[in-house]
Amino acid sequence: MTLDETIRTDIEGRIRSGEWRPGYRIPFEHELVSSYGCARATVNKALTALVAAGLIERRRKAGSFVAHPQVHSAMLAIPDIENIIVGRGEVYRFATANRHVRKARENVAEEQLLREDGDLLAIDGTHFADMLPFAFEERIICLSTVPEASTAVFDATAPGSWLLRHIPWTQARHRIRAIAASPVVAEALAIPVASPCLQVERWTWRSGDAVTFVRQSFPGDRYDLIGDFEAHAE
Amino acid sequence: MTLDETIRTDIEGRIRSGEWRPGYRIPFEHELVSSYGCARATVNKALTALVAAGLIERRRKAGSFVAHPQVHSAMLAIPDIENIIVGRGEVYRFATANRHVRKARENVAEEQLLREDGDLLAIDGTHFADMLPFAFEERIICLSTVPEASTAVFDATAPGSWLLRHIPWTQARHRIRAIAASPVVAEALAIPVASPCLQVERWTWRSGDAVTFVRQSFPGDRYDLIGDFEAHAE
DNA sequence: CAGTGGTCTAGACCACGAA
DNA sequence: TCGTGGTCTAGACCACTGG
Repeated sequence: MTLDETIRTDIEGRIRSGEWRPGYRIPFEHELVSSYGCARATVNKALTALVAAGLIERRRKAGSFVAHPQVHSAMLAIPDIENIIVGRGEVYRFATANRHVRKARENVAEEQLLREDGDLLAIDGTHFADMLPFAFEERIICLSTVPEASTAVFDATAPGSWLLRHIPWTQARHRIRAIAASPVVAEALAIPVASPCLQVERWTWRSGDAVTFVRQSFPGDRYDLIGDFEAHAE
Repeated sequence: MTLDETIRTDIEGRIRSGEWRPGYRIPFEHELVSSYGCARATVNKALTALVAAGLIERRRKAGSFVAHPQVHSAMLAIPDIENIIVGRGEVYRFATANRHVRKARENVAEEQLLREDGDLLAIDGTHFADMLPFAFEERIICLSTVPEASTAVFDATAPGSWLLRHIPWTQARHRIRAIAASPVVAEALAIPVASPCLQVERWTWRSGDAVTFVRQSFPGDRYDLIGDFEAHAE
């Protein structure tokens, strides 16, 4: 372990153990320099990392203080569905149910968010894990940003995996909520109408240009989002 | 803007614009040093930040390369419910429905995760926003870790807010899924039985000691988790 | 084996802000 | 005012690893 990591984990340990409570003023940089016998840059690197982790706050002239955790900030991994299924050791398949080109519908808020005037490629389909429906997906792709998509064949590879390889996204917005399965979703997932489903919506941009919008519905009992987190102030 | 931030955003801009595609080898440190006329430590700081952001990968001898985005890593803020409601400008209230002390039940996986032999304080209650049920919460608090909780009064302040102030958590695990409202949940939230609900479960520890477990159920149409993200490889 | 990145040092100047 | 953190420099040594 490097020296700055040692300093960082030493201080982190004292904070996480409760020895240094929120509000406590940790030693000044020059004090840590003399106690560790190292350069100030090394101490500074460790403390800067603790700021990024939300564990401390620093004020000129006043010193560095253990932060007051306020908000639970959670790092949620939302991987590609194909990766989830293959990672479980199951057989993955995507089946396209519907595919056509159209314009954005004016009264649909989800599509307005993309602020896109050009043609959209709309694709509905189902992700299967070991022949069992895993998720139903409704997607639109902005052909003005991704013209190659109009000729791509989404057979073995789902549109999401294809897009990820062809034009990696740079900005995205997610919305997660619980819905009652509509007749379309229920039929695709082979579950009763109105069953609870976890719905993940994702808008994706590449340097400001809209790339795609997707709404994925998972049977409520077949998929959980799980995340392990550490304290992160504000 | 500082010099290292300038370098960082310059490079980030070229990556996000697509000028430097995944796999592209960005200039060596010594090349950036001469083009920006600065010290290597400054260039190194900028590039290290880009690694942390998942935008580049670095290999000794080979150089630094634009990363291939693979996983959607999403920073999801899960704030205290009271903060959500007050932040919306609505009136917050917590009503305790049930409160008693007991031991962990052997056949309940959620409680086993806490690995706790001592007494547990079990509290059920409802969060209200402007007199409307906003979330139903079932919580257990480990009295061996938080003995003060046994005498605390959760009237105006919910147990969650109280805990956050008294023993900030350091580790947590979340599970998010969709469920059908059970009769108990449905009655507390004043919604029909079997309505879809977003359920957030959270286990909380403080330096290895179990603090609390809570299961919060939100009416599916009344609460969304929303997050804005940027590309983050692996 | 040569060049890259990873880390560290011993200085320096400056801006901020608490006293 | 003046001590703190924020940033930067011009070196240095070393570990890793690709050619």
